[in-house]
Amino acid sequence: MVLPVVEGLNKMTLTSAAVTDSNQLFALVDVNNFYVSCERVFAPKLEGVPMVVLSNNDGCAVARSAEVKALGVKMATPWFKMRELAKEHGIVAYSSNYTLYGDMSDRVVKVLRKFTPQLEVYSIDENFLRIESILKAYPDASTLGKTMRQEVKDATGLPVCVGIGASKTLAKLANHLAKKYPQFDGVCDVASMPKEELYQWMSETPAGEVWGIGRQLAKKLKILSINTVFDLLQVSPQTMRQQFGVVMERLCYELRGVSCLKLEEVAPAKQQIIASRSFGKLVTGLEELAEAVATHTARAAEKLRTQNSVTGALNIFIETNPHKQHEPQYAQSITIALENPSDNTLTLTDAAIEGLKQIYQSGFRYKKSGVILNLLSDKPTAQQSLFDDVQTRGKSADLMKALDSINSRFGNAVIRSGATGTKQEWQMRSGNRSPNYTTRWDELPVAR
DNA sequence: TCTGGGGTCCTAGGACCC
DNA sequence: TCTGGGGTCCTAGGACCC
Repeated sequence: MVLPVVEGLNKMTLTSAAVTDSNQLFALVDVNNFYVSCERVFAPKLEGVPMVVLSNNDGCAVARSAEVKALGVKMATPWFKMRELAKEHGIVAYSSNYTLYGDMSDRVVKVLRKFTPQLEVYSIDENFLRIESILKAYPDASTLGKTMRQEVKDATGLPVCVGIGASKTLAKLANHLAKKYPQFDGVCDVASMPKEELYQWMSETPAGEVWGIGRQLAKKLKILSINTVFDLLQVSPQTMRQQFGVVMERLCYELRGVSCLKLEEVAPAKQQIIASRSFGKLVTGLEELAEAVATHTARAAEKLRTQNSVTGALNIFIETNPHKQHEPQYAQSITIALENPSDNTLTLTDAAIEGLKQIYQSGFRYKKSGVILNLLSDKPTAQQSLFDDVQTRGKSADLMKALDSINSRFGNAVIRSGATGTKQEWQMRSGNRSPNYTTRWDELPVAR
């Protein structure tokens, strides 16, 4: 099967039409080997020493220094599997210290916010910035990038790379190039790079490196002979939508410099809180599981209260070790709805234990347990009053139009049946009968 | 009573990210 | 013997309702 290529869409037409037509400019600032770099700030003697930071229970490597990456150690490699290699090369292992990393992350954000308030904290070690409005103070975007790099280094001791592009996806790609190829010296701006050069880099970069293309999609793309980013750039987004859905279409537009993903300056309210852990050794008894579930619930409830929210339903899950396929496998979860939304540890724990009893089976050796809280998000008052109007006055065209516009502003809202609010809110109001939950992502910017 | 179409509800599961 | 812990979004398909 071969994908049809859009009529006349080749390197030449792309040059003239697609890649630049946007006045938006994104920078992605990403700390190199974040956890490792944090540890090194406080133990400079570790500089140049091959090292990893380990997950909970010291199970597997969640961060690797450049030296360890060079030895071919992959992300999430279990420590026991690299013992030999570690001995051979003197790899040092640290247990993770998330409090420290969170604090260092905040410091980086603080430095970057001085450049612009248009900043999105994307993850603990990555920040997106909109930079087109602050460019005029610098000779070019790369200089701005270098300045950011230097200031973060001076203020925190952490090394960062900066990727710049006309969309978030391009900024991500640029960041990847900045990290991988030393000649960029930590800053890569694909927006002002000559097209021919960009296409050259793209044709040397596997499609699987693109943000949003994971292992499965990369495999499927390969079947269609789409191997590199440049290959992906040449198929039409519409065709890709038919085959892979709206997410892939968006991604294709993003690669062409048509920005579909906005900067999220304020983090949207969380929809769920998860607290889970693997056991250090396998457990069999209900009492032991109950103890763990109670601990998870307490932790989750604590997180819940720090964000001033309540939960209407909680999900409890337990599972055996999927890595031991020769052992009997069991994985089960259950959702318990609360009569009243709550943030009370005792109430939640009672419900969680109740759920656990329902799913527990003796005779298995359990590896992991956890609790997921479904949250009720903040409700925009505009939505509420419109909802009330629809209830009393019916679904007039005007009201529905207003609802539509509100919904497009608040993203995850619901518009069917005159109901508004998030799925969870609706479930609370109406006892688990929810209207169809629609998002507004169908509306894509049209390529100009 | 029969037939039927469209919309809604709900869950599971897959895919991705760090 | 020893294999992380968070999150999000999207889709499909069947039950159900009018």
